[in-house]
Amino acid sequence: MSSPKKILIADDEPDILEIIQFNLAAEGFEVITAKNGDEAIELAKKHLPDLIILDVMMPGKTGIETCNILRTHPALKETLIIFLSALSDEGTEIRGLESGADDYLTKPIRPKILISKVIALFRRLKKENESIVKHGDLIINKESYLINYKGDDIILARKEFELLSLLASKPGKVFLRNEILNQVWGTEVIVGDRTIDVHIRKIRQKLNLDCITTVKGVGYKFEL
Amino acid sequence: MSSPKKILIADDEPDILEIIQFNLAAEGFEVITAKNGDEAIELAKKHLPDLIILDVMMPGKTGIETCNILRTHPALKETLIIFLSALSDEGTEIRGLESGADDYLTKPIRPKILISKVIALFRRLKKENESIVKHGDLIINKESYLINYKGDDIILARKEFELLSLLASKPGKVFLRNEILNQVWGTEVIVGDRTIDVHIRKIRQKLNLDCITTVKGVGYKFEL
DNA sequence: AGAATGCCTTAACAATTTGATAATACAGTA
DNA sequence: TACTGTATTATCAAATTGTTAAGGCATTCT
Repeated sequence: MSSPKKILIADDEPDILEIIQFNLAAEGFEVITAKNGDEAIELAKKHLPDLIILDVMMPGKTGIETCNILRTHPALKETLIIFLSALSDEGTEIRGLESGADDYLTKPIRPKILISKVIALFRRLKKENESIVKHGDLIINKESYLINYKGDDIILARKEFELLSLLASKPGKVFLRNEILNQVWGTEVIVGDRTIDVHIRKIRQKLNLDCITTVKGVGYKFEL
Repeated sequence: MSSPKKILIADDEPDILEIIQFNLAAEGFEVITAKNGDEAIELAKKHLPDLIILDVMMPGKTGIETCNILRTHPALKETLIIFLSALSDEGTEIRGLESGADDYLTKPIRPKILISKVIALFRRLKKENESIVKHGDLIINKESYLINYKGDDIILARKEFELLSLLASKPGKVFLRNEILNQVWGTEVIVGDRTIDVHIRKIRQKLNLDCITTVKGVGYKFEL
């Protein structure tokens, strides 16, 4: 489906760690585990996970302290964080959320609920690194350089494919011509004015589908 | 976003409705209430809230059914949704999250937890959608170069869009003609006196909405 | 190697949209 | 009324994009 999302879990109880790891891995996530806050911080810096699940009660640093430290790192400022806690203590839960977490779950862990919540959180995030993008009947596979529309494979040339991939990576967003040139052609290469148009035309022709909209004087955008 | 966040609550129990309304209003949110799913759908289309809180168990449409209908409306596709339920039924909770909700809370409602979660959701959303400006029923999306009024997309030409964006960036502020020229046309270009008027007229015509006020001898301002 | 194929770019021209202006009508005010 | 500033409309020039064809280049095939 997509390049697997990385999830870091920190909990001092090996059992819980294993249960969560097993369930998330079964859903296709890439899971990294840490036994305490310090290890979590170290691993987070190293792997830059998409989501961090922190137990609140851990020896050494608590989950909330760990969270605060993680948030000081530029690359981890936006990372999703979920707290786990045995306590159903309202004050702790509120402090957890206030410290910049995105959710708070109380033990006992119900794996299916956890997974649903994880998926709900990811749904809100950008899908930039996805190697397969689907929009309605259109499937773009960046790994095999294939487009499939309603079951039929469509072959695009490299530049055409890269151009479509770029536009489809953020449906609705208008890409300026400069933006497109930098992303697809690079900053070094200089090509003529009509080059983009011609490629756009070929894509529209091959797909035979009205999914690229011209915004005159601005650029192009992808939308179904 | 500038204006206070709008939250729509749907629950058939007046007590719960009142408790939630009171607590959210105390935090500065603008709260709208509905007694059932149908009313929620109607009010949602009318007010385009930023967050919708749905009770799962309601007479008539359930919260999940309501959610699914809401999601079919273009302007409500991305709206945050939280479910409330007395049931601590795992299956229902999972189905709720799968139907596109962002969180699921079980009753009894703990107001402070609810508020924390609401704030956490808005905090996460803000990082993504900074290019979208809302004023009442009017949504200006700088990323897709689209104006949306009461669910309908309106296409403005570049200059028209930039002009409206500028005025709407500070509702109530009167922009002098010079100010507008510098911001939209730049200091290099020199255009005639009537140019701004003509563009203003086109915007008014396309939006068919009285949101730009002429301040004679001074300039223009945006207000609903 | 030589031929064939397909990709990328460019040039030239057509089609379209946008932006600016001028001319005129209108509104408010002293 | 005369004056000042804005609204409206039509028109034309300019800017932008669409389309097509052709040539260079690289890759693949025989």
